[in-house]
Amino acid sequence: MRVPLPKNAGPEMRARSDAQPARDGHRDYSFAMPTEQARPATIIDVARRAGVAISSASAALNGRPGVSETTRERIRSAAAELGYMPSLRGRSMVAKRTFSVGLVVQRDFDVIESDPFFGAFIGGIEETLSQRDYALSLQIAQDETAMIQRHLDLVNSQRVDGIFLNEIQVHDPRVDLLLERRIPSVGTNPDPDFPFPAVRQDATPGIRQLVTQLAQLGHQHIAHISGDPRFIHTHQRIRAWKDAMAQVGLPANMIITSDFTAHGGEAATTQVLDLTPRPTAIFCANDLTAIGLINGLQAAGLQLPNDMSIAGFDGIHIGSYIRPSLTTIQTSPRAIGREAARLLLEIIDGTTPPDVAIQPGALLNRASVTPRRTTITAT
Amino acid sequence: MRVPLPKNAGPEMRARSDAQPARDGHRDYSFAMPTEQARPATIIDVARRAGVAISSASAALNGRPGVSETTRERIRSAAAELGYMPSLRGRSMVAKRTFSVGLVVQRDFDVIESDPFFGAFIGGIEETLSQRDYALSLQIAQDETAMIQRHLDLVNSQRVDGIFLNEIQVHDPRVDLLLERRIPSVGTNPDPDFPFPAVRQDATPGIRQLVTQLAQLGHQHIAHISGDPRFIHTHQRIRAWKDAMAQVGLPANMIITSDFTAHGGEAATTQVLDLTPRPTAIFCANDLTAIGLINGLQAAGLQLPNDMSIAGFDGIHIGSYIRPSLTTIQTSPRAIGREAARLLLEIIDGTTPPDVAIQPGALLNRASVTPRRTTITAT
DNA sequence: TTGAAAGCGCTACCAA
DNA sequence: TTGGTAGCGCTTTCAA
Repeated sequence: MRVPLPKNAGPEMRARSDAQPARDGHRDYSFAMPTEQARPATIIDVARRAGVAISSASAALNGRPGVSETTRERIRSAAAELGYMPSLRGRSMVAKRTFSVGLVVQRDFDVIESDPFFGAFIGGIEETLSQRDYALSLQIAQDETAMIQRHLDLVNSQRVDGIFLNEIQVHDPRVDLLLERRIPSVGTNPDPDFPFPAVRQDATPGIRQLVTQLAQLGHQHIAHISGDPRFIHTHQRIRAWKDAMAQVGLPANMIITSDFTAHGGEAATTQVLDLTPRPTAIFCANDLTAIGLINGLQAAGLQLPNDMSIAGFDGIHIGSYIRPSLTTIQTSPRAIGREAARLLLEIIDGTTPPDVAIQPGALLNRASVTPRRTTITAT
Repeated sequence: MRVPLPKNAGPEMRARSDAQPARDGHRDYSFAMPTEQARPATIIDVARRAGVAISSASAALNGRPGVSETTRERIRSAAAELGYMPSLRGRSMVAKRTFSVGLVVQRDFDVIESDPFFGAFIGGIEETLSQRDYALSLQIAQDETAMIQRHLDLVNSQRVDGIFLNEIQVHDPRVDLLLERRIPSVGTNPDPDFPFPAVRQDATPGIRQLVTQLAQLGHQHIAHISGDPRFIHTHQRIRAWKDAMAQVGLPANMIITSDFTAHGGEAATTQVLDLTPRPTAIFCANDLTAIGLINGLQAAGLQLPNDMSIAGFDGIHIGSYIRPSLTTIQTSPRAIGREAARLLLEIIDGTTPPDVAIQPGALLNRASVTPRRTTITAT
């Protein structure tokens, strides 16, 4: 896989980096310091240059009272000349904060590419954090064991001041851990009894809108392809679908379990075609599932949307580029991320902010949903 | 947008967080400490509990010599009983490291969702970092100004030990900055004269493969829709395309500038249709562009792939779910991320590792490329 | 208004 | 083999 280029290959071909033993989380710093960096100016340098005490420099630069305006100005210019900026390490030490928050995404490295929620959610988080000089520490875990371990490490080593709980599971082991350690945390779309502040975007209205419309279009057999039952939001969407079906007087008895991936949606094709009576419309738990299913159905020879109406959930960009373009429910991952970060920072600041509800996602009509074909009706 | 839920809304409705003034990067810590957390055990607690000196505890836990096996064991169990784990803050202070590395992605918050490189690249980075107790500090900048600022902040506040330079620009202002400050950095697919160690995946072989095949299929008018000219990899792909065209004896004179987005690809439709002679095949700078173009062409009434062959670059997952499924060149963002992180950690450790070349991406044939239609030939 | 000094948690050095 | 201590960069407290 890797082919070292000749370029820098010199006699210093490093010995296999055995400078870092440690199996138990402890490290050895006996190795040489990192490549000679230009030593950044410290507050001591500033104080010396301005001819004042360190404490005065600190007070002056932080806008604290107790420094005359003239000395403050002298200190300021000394700092400017030295290009001084306080070291986060020093601040962290005394503030007992790291000024960063953590997000652990549990996803297979190979699947993460195609996950659109991810990017927008993080974008929203950053939107808030960047205004507060906080940084996001992002971790990716392959499986559940690794995910718990990453949270443990995050908490134990005090690497972050707070944690985002996304894609919450039915009995989420992270919650107890964070609760017990009293780690500031915020959840997205959790159950009602969630112990931390949370940001929610209700799936119910959008799904009701969709199901109502499908019923109005003449569909009577509407199936649901659900997501991984491990997650809370899987059940939230199932429930919303069932409620909506009941509301329009249709039986909600056709449900197929999948896993939120395009591959899973494609794999569900056979089960969909085996359903009796064959549904004329399918509500998929997310857009990727819908995209996979559309592919599978087309490969099986169905003409979409005429032979079957398909709807997704999420409103990812790519949905408008497939054929038929995907009818879906538009969610707001960016807004969720933005608000979640805002709440988390408030919790870190010691307050207990109220939950936030994001405007529910609305139905986004495109081409994959059409009236039920009357020809098929005559079964 | 946000509707506070009644749930926790109590009298403590926080005053608008004015505890954090600061315009100039300095902070005020006079506010109350974060919500009472269970104070984590420190090494002092461990030493006291084991009845030894702090230095002995440190030596014992870090596997340093100079501690008898019995006391080492006593210290170990004391640490275990207390659930002790060294604080990253303390370690950072003395090690002069933060044990995290930085990546700043410049992307509009709204566009980031659909960027597939992003996720896989980060997945690869994490793959390496997680083995070394390093964390990734991810930042997102909306525009170039913000991106430079984030790098400056990262460097000045010493928030990270090293930085990834991705999507390198033609005259990338970050390079000088990082070079001057001697910040450990690693680049992905930079120019040959790039001053830091780099990971490269050559685009040339895949593009040559594609162009050769197109020529063999009878295509004589092959256009290229390029990416944002600001980026190095845009020019790398243009050059590879030109070289490949020359090699098969075709003129490389039809090039349309776009921006790597699906929207941009769609917008390029008119220009493509206006080209004379009309090309029978298009090589797009990336898959998203190709997907957008395919949509635009279909909307304009073309039958794909018969009326025009389209190829992309990247090999994103979703390419197999559009119609016609996308012929592309499969790149390896995850491997690039993995190797880039490996290099970066080596640089941080003080070595100067040789560049790494990833196996070039190969042509991935799907349905969007077909032989030139002879009917169209007779123009 | 200014300055000296303690202390955050840890590692490293040196003396006992 | 042990323990005491300096010091990383910063904020904060207390005296001058």
